[in-house]
Amino acid sequence: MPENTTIHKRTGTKQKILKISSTLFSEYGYKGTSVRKIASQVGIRESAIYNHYKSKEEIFLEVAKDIFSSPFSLEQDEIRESAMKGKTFLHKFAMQYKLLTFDKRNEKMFRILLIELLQNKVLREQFMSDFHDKNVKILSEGFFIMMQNSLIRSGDPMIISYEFLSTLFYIRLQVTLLRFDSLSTNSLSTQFEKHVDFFWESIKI
Amino acid sequence: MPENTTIHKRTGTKQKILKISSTLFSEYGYKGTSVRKIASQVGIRESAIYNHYKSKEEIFLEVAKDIFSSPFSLEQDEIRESAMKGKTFLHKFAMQYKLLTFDKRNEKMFRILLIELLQNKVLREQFMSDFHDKNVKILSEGFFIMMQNSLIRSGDPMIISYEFLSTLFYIRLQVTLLRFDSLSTNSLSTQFEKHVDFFWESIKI
DNA sequence: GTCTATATGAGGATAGAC
DNA sequence: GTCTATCCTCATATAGAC
Repeated sequence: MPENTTIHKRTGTKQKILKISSTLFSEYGYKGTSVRKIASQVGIRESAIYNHYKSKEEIFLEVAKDIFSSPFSLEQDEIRESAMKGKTFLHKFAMQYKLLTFDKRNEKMFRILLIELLQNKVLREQFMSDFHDKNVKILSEGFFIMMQNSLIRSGDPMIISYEFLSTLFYIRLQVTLLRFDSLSTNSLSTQFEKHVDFFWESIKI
Repeated sequence: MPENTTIHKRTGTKQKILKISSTLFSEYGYKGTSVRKIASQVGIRESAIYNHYKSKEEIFLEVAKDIFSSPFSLEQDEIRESAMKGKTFLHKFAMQYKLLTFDKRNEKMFRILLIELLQNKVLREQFMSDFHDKNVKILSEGFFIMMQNSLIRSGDPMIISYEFLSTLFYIRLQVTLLRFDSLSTNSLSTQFEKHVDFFWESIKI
């Protein structure tokens, strides 16, 4: 496929623009990132940028697409299966969350989300649906199964999910802030695990 | 005190600048708020602003001073006293938190905090110390007393505090986002109370 | 303390040669 | 696809008259 190869070479700059832009956006935000700065880091002139994207906003939208694309999901089967084991389910979920928190690419996207959350309505909506609702839904299914099997005390699965998720988010926020300043996250390194332990003791029968 | 009165009249514009600036900052962030916009809403020319503040940054710093000034604290005595009653302590704390969440002035400041959190190192540090450490400390004292009185199961008071606080923060975040878009917060209106209920069931003996 | 006028610069974007 | 040159707008900030 020589054609494919050619295409890849042709889009090399485009990819580079995207990569560098995402880093700058995650550091300085949308307004704090100028097309000039992007171009200079890519190694081309500002005007050349416009051969690939028609505006700065188009670049941002392209970058923003990736914010919620993290392949974070327990498969349906996996939920049912591990929910039977109770704590294992919580542990798996939290460890996935921890992985995302420390993963460089996801960290970058999470920063952009935080920086632009109040400046961008679409991001807020996606935050609510993808970060919150989606996870509450997954967790609820797990907790529901656990209740049916008398592994945990009864209650509203949605409330329990909310409680479990909120702490995960808070840990992630704190880790992200510390890492933003290149500070040690030692004090939080086992916080995810501690959360699972505490939470399981809270709900198990 | 005619002198005092005079001073107040003289600082009328200055106060107006501060108030309008804080609203604009809480809506559009630091970069998104121009001195032009501030001046126009105050009803004077840009240049006149500089009679009161030497730069836009100075205005922001003045505004930012108020972010962490919320008179949020249970008095030492109150902690000891209500901690003896267990759940009452949690309830009081959560209701104070809820009050701040829905208070217009504190909401404005919380927005600024969110918008500028990743752009301003001082804010990050204050967030960690004032929003997190300070509250964890207050809560820990309460939980410690409860443990001593065998009201709750034993464990690390810091961990329990972390768990309790993180959910409060998350609710506040969600409420703030919804209100930013003038959306209903009905679904979250009793979330603070539900949190207290759930949490107390989780730790009580 | 506020105004007009102006300096100075940053940033987004386009035209046209190569 | 990239370059040089250029335009336009918006933003911070200052000088000096009233």
